[in-house]
Amino acid sequence: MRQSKNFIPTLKEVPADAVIPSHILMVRAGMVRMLSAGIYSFLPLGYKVLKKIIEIIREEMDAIGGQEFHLPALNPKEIWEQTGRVEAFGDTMFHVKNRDYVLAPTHEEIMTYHAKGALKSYKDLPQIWYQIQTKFRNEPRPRSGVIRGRQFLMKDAYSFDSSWEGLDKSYEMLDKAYRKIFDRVGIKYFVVGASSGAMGGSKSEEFMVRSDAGEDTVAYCEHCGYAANVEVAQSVIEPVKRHTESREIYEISTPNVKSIDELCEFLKIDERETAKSRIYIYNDEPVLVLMSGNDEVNETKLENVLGGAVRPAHPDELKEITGADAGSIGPIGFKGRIIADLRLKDGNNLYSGANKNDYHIGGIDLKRDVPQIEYFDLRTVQSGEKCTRCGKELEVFKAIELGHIFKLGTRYSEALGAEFLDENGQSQPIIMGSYGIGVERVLACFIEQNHDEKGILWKKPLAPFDVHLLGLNMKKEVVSETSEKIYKELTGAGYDVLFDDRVDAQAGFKFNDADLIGLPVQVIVGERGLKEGTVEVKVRKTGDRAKVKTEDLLAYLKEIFK
RNA sequence: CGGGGCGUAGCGUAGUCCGGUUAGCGCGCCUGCUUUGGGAGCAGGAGGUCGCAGGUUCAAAUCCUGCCGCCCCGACCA
Repeated sequence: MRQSKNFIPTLKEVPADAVIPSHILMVRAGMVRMLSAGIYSFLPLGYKVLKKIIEIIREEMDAIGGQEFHLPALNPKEIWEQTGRVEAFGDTMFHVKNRDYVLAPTHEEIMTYHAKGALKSYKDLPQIWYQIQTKFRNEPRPRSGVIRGRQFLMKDAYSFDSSWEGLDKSYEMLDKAYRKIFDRVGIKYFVVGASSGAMGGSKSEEFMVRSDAGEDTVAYCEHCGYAANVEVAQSVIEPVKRHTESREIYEISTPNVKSIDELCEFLKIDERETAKSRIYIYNDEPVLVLMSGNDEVNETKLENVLGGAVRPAHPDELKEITGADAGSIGPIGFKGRIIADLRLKDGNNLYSGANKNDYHIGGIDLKRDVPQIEYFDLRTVQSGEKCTRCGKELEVFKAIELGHIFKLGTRYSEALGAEFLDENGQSQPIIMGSYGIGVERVLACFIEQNHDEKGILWKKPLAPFDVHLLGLNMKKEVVSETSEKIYKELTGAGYDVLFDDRVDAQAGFKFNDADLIGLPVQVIVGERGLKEGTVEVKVRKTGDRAKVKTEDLLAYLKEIFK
């Protein structure tokens, strides 16, 4: 493809509203342009890459017997009401104003609608149906370019089985297909077991990519592959010591001491000798949550323990409930439920707030002084703690969710009446699974992982072209003739070539554009080299350059692409 | 939805606090000449409802009010 005749509007300057590398580079390389917050237009270069991702996904889905559909994005609201998801999605769902339609944020309902009455017998099952199509979600805050948009491409797949064992098989097939897809694309990913969340169902796993732009925080063990969202992650952690002798309780005046750090400093004690109290409100009742030292309460874990939503108590509530402000609250004398992190189990000789401003209490023996206390895992895992599986160090970092697979069960088939007749002539709800990949996220994540200060570093599978052919000074006949010849030669040999044949662009301009666009290999044709019958071949990623005789070029490239 | 920032030509911006000629600069664009191995030089040129609406004033990019849009942090999130 000739660059002189094609629309690849590269930018020298960083667009003001882009922050993360993938977003900046996608805009600068002329791949996308923003139309509105969270809504992006794909330009030819960007769309070319997107199509490559789609093709890889399609091949792997087809390889496991998936059948490609194309469902409408415009859906009758009625179907969504039958599963209760108009309410569940709430403001996240786009509603059409002048007719009772919604814009589909996902397609469980519509796929199930089509399965109903069509998959009538156990003999019709299993099936894997999928599509690659636009989803609409009214995200309150789109961000990070294409990573969180209000309109985005999703590969969504649905499995239909007649038994739970069948679902297990389908799920496993999809799991394998996903691994193949991400491997082929060339992304470094890891898999996290996740709670199924609002979609309903049992088992689910997320395919994640490490990135500072991520919206999930995960704990990951490089050594054994343990990975979990911090909301549920666990680690091996030393419990507080139980001293052989319990001291008596005593009150200490601690003027202006609020934080655990200040308390430790004031009393010259270790953080592990303290118990931090936080008050949460659950069902309008206060619950005192006791943590060791500066350990952080994990609100998701707390909610799982209590069985519903919690919120931290407001400052004025604290005073009313405990008689003290934050920083002076403790379990002694607290009337109400007290739960503590497992790390504190049966701890003694502990220091905590006195429920009286500027006072703390020492010598607390939780076993003796707080007999009604309950223990649960409530901590948030921190980097450097030990993996529960292999004992090596865990790392906590941000990650982007690329794909999610889960076992749905019968939630949608029951709600929509999608049933089949089993071997005994009994009507049963179809057992379903649901599997998604964010297509643009694959693109953005790839760039997040593969770029340098000059631009993108494509690998062959996603590269919009294989080779960037640069004719440096196209006004010189030797250069234009040779590069034209090479262009034909490479194209004839099956390479997809982007040919920078622009006549008026300076050499430096072309080099920088080529580095920005980042095709794997650059073939540089200049007067200088041609004098000795060579062109230069530069590998973008390593920066390695080699002078190659024009007649050896094809053989040389073959070697590089091997 | 809460907090913060921003909105001036296709892009990046100065000017706004403290109102006052024709709104300035760089990139890009057009014409001509020169130049061509790391974002060229000279000369000439085009391009602006200063986000929108209202108000204050002799006078508004600048001050006031409302709205809209965009970015960041948080809340939320299949």
